[in-house]
Amino acid sequence: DEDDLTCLSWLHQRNNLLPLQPLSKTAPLPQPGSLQAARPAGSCKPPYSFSSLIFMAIEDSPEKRLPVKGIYEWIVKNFPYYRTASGGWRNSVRHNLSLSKSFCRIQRDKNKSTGSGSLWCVCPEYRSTLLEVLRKT
DNA sequence: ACCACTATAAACATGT
DNA sequence: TACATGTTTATAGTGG
Repeated sequence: DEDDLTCLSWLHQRNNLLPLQPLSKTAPLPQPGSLQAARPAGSCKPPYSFSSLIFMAIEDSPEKRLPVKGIYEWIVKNFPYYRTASGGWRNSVRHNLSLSKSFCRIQRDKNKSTGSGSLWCVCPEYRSTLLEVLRKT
């Protein structure tokens, strides 16, 4: 569907822009003469919910499905904040996958035997909702 | 005040 | 056995 292509390219644009704009939440004022005016890119938590992060990860995958490990890797790669963040967020990702109606688990086929766990995908009936949430973020 | 959503932690089970 | 993956319950914050 061409709708898919539109959404994907749109996602990639966001991915390129957002890590550079942490969205001043606590608004740390750059003190004149302060040595800490500029913070590292990954020091601020991204404004996306775990649902959105998972959604983006899956949408960005070629086959629209990822194992848990793949979701971890996408998040770390696109949002360096999670590279150094303590591991609790992985728990939250799994928690969200299990609890959210937006995602569904599918058994891994006879593909590669190296498969660890299942693959996760976006339930089609919730895809538009997730897109809408993302658009407003 | 209530409710939906979110984040976080943790107990627990199951699989590799 | 250790670790990854899932499921579930509990608790707290936020915002409509």
